[in-house]
Amino acid sequence: MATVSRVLNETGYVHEDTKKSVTAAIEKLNYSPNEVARSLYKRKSKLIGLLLPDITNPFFPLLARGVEDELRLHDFRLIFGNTDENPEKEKDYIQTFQQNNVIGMISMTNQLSKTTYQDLSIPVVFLDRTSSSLPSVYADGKEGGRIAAMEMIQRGSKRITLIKGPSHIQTAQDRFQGSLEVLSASEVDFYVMSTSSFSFEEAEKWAKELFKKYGDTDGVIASNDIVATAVLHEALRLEKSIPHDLQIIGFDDIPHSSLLFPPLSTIRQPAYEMGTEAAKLLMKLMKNNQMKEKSVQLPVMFIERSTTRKGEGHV
Amino acid sequence: MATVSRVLNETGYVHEDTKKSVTAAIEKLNYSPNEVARSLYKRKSKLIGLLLPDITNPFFPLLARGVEDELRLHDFRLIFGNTDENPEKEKDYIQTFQQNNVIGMISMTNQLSKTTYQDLSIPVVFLDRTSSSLPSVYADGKEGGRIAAMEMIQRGSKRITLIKGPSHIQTAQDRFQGSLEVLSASEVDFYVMSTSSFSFEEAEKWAKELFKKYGDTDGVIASNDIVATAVLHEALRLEKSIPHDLQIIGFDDIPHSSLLFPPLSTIRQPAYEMGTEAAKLLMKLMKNNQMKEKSVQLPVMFIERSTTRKGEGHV
DNA sequence: TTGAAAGCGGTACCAT
DNA sequence: ATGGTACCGCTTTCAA
Repeated sequence: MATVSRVLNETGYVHEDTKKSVTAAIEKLNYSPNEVARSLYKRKSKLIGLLLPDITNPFFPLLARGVEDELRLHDFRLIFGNTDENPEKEKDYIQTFQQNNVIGMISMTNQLSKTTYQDLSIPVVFLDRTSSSLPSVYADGKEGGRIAAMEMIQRGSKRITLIKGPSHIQTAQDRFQGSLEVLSASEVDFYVMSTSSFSFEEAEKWAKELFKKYGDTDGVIASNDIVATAVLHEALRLEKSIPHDLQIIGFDDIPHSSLLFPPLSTIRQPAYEMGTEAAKLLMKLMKNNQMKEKSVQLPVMFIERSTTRKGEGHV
Repeated sequence: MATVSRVLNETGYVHEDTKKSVTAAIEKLNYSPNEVARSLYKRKSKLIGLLLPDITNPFFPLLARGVEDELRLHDFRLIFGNTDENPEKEKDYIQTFQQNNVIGMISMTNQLSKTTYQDLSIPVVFLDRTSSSLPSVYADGKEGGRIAAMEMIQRGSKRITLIKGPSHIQTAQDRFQGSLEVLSASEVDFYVMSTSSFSFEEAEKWAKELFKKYGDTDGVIASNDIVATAVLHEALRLEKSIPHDLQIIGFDDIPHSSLLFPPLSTIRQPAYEMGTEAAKLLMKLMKNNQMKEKSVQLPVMFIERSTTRKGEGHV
């Protein structure tokens, strides 16, 4: 038994012949080692916990896929849970993850008492969430906001509406700040509309309200692609010509956005890559827990599609 | 230790007083049992394997969510993997699932050698996949096909195009057969277009080809919502008036469909419910493996949105 | 009613 | 180079 273990793990001395016979036996019996027993003895498994708000929200599947693909390369497996931004669920999952000896976690939850994660003995990487003190992977939302505003201005909008996302979502605030910075320094008029969620239904109401209050706006910077979609809907319903009368820029570049008609111009977050980066960072942390806590920020980019006009000579 | 186990599992005799003190200690130490050790001893965990082709495909998240929510109620956790319809990945995942003592599996993979699942010692339920012999949960695709054709005819299309999905996807064939049945028995002209995948890019090509070959078609029954979206795009590009010149009906009712403009009429599969049903069926099988293998078929329904005309007096 | 002990399937140490 | 053995943390049986 000990010998089998040695050949399996390629550790210690094993005579070439016995090794062969063991390998043959393994083959014949179609044997594969019990990970649970391993995990029990070693006090760590090949399992990693993945927490996300809601897999049904189109922004998350790509992130999750990135995480999975990268971890799979190194034989890790994922246990996952939807938290619905509910701290109870979150704690609950974290607990069962630990009970199952996960050796690391990737969390995409937004608002959490640090305490929940503080006294964990395993490394955690936060995804799509800015944090100075904890390891995290996120896109440069502020720069994204700047780009959106610059593109909008450059492409000729003069009366811009800036939709400010939920205040408890840090990434939404970053985008907002970035856009605000550029808009403030520019010569255009602009109007800020505060919203409190990313849901499509809510967004539809705000969109109606927006055009009622500020009917001559000729450019909308939405807080994300779902909100942008709602704005686009309402604009189409009002028979505005897009992008002639009104330009719209979204945020995220969820798969849905390119399927709209007209296809949505947006600021892309490299979601898949964010997932793979989070996985890589986590694996580094697992190898070297002393590593000074490092975050990785990924660049965003403007995706020109059909809700913006052709630029008037790019910079 | 044995006593602790007894109070934890509420099994065997424990004096009321000791029980109290144990509970108190558990509370104080913030103790929670090691699931791995349990799993090793009992040879079964609280883990369930979930296999799906690609979480990035908008049809699957809702299914997965249904599965998770239902299983969570009974304290099961999910290990999941994307298979990309790749038999190697699939086998690989199944193996590691077993190594981790999962007590059941839910698989949404389409084409698989039964052999892969045949000699598994744990129950498996197939989701979104018709099977007479294995436990499975699926929507009534054939009826869906019939409904789509009936609605299309009833709402006045005379020259209908029926898009036939990939031949290796059973559910796609069911839909096709259903529509074909109704169309054949009707007085309308129709044209069948065979396609070999569900990808949007491919679908865009077919859509172009479709209108080139059969430009005066006034109704398209697409093989799913993604394909319908591509058709809609092309129609809009050709400046057809929807639904006046052309009606379109999709399949699935993925979240994206209601966000299109005009919103897509489609045949809804109750994805979330399919997920919960699969979970329920699996739990039944886990309790009673002798249960004669049972499948559950869920009804589909027509979702009237804006790519179909108002009915001319409903039946 | 409680605790001692064996065993789940591996790994790692130690003696041979 | 190999096998015996203790141990990982829990559950279950058995004896006290």
